[in-house]
Amino acid sequence: MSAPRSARDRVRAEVRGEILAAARARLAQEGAAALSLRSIARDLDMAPSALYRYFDGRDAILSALILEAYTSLADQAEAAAAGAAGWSVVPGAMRDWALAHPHEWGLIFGSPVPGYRAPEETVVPYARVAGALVRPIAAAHRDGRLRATETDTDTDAARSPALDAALAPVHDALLPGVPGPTVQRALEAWCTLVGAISLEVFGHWRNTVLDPALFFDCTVETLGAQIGVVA
Amino acid sequence: MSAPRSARDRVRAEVRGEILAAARARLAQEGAAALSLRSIARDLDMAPSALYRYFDGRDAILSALILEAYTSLADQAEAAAAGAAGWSVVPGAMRDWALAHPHEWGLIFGSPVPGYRAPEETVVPYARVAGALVRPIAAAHRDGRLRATETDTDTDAARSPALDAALAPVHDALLPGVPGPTVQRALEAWCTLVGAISLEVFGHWRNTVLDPALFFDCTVETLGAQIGVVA
DNA sequence: GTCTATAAACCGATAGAC
DNA sequence: GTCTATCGGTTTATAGAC
Repeated sequence: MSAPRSARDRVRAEVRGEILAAARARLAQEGAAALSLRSIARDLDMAPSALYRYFDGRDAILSALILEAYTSLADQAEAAAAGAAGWSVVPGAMRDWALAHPHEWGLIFGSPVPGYRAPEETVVPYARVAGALVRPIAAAHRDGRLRATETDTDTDAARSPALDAALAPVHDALLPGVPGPTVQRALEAWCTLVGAISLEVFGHWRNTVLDPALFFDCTVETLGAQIGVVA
Repeated sequence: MSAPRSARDRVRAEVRGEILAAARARLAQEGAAALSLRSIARDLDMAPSALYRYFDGRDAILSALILEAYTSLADQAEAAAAGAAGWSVVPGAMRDWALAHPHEWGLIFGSPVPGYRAPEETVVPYARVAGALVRPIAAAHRDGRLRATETDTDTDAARSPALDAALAPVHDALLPGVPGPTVQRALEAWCTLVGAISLEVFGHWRNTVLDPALFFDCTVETLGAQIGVVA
């Protein structure tokens, strides 16, 4: 956020970046659980105790890594949304990011590290990803291009006020003014995207889905049709 | 599978079971990464070295635990499918199992443990879960109750032979004779279910979906409508 | 089959010299 | 700010007595 003022601050930020880079490399090889302060220090040819000048300890490094992962994904999602229009842009960017950073994806959407609480600041970048994803939906609704789908009318009758209440936070924060069924479709799409990407990244498609990229693209297209946002 | 013959084999199997039970309890409290052979031995009031008579080492215990998790999920899914008809039965059983065994769910669908290969025998119980899930779809198709949906006809035109080829393993093994779009819908539903359950179990619904159970039920209902299998 | 004892690592965190 | 040295803890795995 704030630019480093003094030269000392600048070199300090640089060292911090190098520590995080080493930690990121370790993460890719050994996973989050095995990430140790000592191994990072070894990679940097530093004494383990020296790292304490830059981070409060091992957990602080992991927290920074997690926050960095969230921010990186959010950046990629927003850049994709800003660069091109269309419903499928952000899902594709999410998958690309996950395939390029599988361990970071695991940090966000995989099993939580036990006894460890994710930093609260992840809420903001998490919302940025969701915001970029639903932007085409909101735009379509604003332009009157949002099409009511068969599923919507099917489930409309059965819709309970309780469900509306349960999804109120998402409705208000992400898609204000948009019909309730559309919000539900969008949240279901979020589940589908996270599930599809996780299943692929975590290696569950072996001998099952022979062309994951094609399947993903078709799935995204299906989701768009079910939401009613035209391509 | 084969019943233990001698009394020695029987007590041996019993001790193995106790070791796995202790490991399961540890897993539930500390997660997979922190599961250590020594902690298991401590819980059983045994010397750590004694466990080597029953398992080759820590990784072997983890492997057994993973296989056990797959089998447990498959048992629950099949029991649910056998006990009641309807599309929503198996998804609900999967979610119930995941909420009751969050760490085991993470073992199956979470970030894979790096440097560790899941046992090959997990393929069978994994297929059992999928088989139980799609059973109502196959039954509906057999009885002519499978309804063509709007999404199917929408995407039918754009369907490529490449996609059919990519999904051929699933098509042949799980839903032979069923239309291609239905197979695609089923696989998309698998992604949605895994995604929805993972997001809930891994704690991503905080301040987002206020009633996860209700949202899940509605999502399952939506998926059934989109597949065209009547409730 | 179970134990004690031990080898050979690893870890986080801190104290204090420079 | 970086180092050495160290404390106190953890782990897997093995050797050998009983």
